[in-house]
Amino acid sequence: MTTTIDFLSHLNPSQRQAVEHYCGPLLVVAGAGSGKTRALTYRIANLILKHRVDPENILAVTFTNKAAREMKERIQKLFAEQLAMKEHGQRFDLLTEYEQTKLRSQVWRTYIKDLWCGTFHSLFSRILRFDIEKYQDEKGRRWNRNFSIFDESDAQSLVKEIVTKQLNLDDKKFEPRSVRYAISNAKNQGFSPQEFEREQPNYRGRVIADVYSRYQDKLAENNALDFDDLILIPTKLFQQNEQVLGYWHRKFRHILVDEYQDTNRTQYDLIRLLVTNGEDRKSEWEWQNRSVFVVGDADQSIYSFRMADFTILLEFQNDFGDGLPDEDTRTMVKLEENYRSCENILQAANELIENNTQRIDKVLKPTRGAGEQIYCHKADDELEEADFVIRQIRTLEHQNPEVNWGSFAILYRTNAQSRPFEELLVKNQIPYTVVGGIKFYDRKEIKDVIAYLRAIANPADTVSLLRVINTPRRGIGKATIDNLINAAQQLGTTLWEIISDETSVNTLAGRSAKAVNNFAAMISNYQEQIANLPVSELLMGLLEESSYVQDLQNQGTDEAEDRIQNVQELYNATLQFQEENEDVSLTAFLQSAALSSDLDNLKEGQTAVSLMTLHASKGLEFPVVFLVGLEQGLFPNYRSMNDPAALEEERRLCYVGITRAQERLYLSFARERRLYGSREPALRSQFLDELPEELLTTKSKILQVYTKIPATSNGKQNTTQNWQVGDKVLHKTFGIGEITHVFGSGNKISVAIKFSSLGQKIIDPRVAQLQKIE
DNA sequence: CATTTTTACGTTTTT
DNA sequence: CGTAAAAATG
Repeated sequence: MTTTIDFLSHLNPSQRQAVEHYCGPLLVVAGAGSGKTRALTYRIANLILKHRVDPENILAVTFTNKAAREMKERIQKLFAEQLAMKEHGQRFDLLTEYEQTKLRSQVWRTYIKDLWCGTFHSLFSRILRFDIEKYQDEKGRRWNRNFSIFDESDAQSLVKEIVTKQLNLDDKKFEPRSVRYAISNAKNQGFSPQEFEREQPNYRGRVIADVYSRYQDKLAENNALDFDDLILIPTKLFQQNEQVLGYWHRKFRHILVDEYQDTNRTQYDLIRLLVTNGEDRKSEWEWQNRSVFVVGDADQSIYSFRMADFTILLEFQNDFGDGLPDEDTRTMVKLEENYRSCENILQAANELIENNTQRIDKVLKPTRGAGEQIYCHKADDELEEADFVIRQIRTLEHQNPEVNWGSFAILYRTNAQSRPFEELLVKNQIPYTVVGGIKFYDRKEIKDVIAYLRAIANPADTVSLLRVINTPRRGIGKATIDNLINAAQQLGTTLWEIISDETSVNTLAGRSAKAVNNFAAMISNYQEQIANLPVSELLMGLLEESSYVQDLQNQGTDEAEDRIQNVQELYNATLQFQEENEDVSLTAFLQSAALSSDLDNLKEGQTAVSLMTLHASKGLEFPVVFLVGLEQGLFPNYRSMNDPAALEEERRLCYVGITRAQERLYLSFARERRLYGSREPALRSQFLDELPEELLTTKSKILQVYTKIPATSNGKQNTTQNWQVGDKVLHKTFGIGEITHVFGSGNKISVAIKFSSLGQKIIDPRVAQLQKIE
């Protein structure tokens, strides 16, 4: 294949530097809309094409499964285009459909299939399928490769059981939710129960450490892991077993991490171990044919509640890089040109985020026209707010042929805010999708069916077994189940060992013995067939034999009808899974089910209005964005208002929301909002007051013709002007100030200006109306 | 034992 | 207000 790769010509100099990076560490500071996904995909393609890196030696970590899938698709497309030119001398889209399909599958086999691309959770649970049997924790707990992945509600039930049943503690004082949260945080920082106790040497700390330890016992008994273990256990395994670490270290010569600002301590440890092979001395690190390439933006760090720590990103230069100042470093690139949003939107975002103290100075530089003003709406209450938004949507859609329902997004702080919008959208017959909220795999019927599959794949999974042993009703009551559990405990075996033994059941289960034996026979029958039956057929047989669907049909309610539909969809999901994946084993399916999120199902090019939380909107973009519920206490959330660091995170969240918008941005707040039934007065969010006033409009002259704004030609009048340290300048909003620093030059210039009233600000002189004064 | 009625309790954000 | 767990009833 040729080494001249024409796709490099589509990049700006910084992007190009990132894409062409080969060995060693590189931090890419990528502002919103600066083309970081492009940089990532092109770099992977470049590694393979130009540097002849074998795809199986590349590890690419993304934040969601959807991002992983998209990345693979984009790389596949790049290769397909290259190959089309080379083998057919023609552009890919001019080939016949047959040739396209053939080429696509060829590309998939040679380049994409062996690439390790996914979330931390999916990648490392895959690694655990290989190596978990070599692991033993500090208390000697062990797991095998068929481990179940417990979701948040499974985890919380375990904690609740320990707190109330085992330790007889007051679950008001030790709320399962907050205890579980503390345990999760401990795991995300790499603490074992003992280490946690050392960190918090008080009564509460001791109790939680005890619960944590018992919780691990329970997980091990069930041969199960929670989300956090999927990261923590590989880390501990790598630390205790250098052969295992060595193997993966040699395999993953090129590591890429997207959204690096949202990694936590354990994830960082994992990356560091893989890169350095556990060698602490920097001088010993071997960078030949090896790289670590991370992309992130501290201003978009919004997951600290999940123990994400953006100082990890800020520290990259010292950890892996050359640690040199920005001007001299060879291990950092900043992508600041924004290709997404109009200038007004960017300026608002820039000014908002400058209220934060903890950040890398970085300004989003516009490449597009000024665009419309930002419209701020003051609503009477949440119903009127929704009414305003839907009216705008209808009008804009009506007036502009190039706009479809998919051009709009409604973003809010909490999931609960979606309701009034949904109701009005339904009333207006506007198609919409709510991203997040109740996840598909969280529905009762889906959890039931998945529990059947988990019990089959992992007989030790007592939690799943108990969930389905009497679902649908088989006349196996609480008393018999307690009997069986007791026996298992006495003998120190799993519940399954008892249930699957006919003689034991006959003595223990009394009248229900027959039902239990039938149930056990069904499960063990499928266990034997795991290897022969595809997941879809196994599921089909199971649904039939357990009469799960039959039972729903007998209920005859609308709700039951819905559930049957969902079960049908799960069956479709197994079919799709089998088509798309190499490994189609039951455990692989269960893994993907456990780790899939609702976000992953958001389809591109969908012609429906999108509703989602600000968190869910990260990485997406829309021509028109409505950012709603901008009220003190809601956004910023009241829990964050007394904590400066938390408040800064809320501000970053707002920044993320603003930077989703391409052409138009609407902000709104309500004077009064329903909270738990009662009406509460509300105040406008402080974030609104942090935005530049001249960019906002509150008049309703907004319903003008909506047109795409063309990109500006390179540079504006101010570009050529020479700015020097010491210059006195007049800024349209900030008043008189003095230039203290000049960064970059030409069309990458930005200046720091000290204003007497407002302190120091970094400004792009091409964006701001800046005048030199004598 | 299973269904219905009552009560309490809650909202950040999610892999 | 709406949901989910707890309690009460047939």
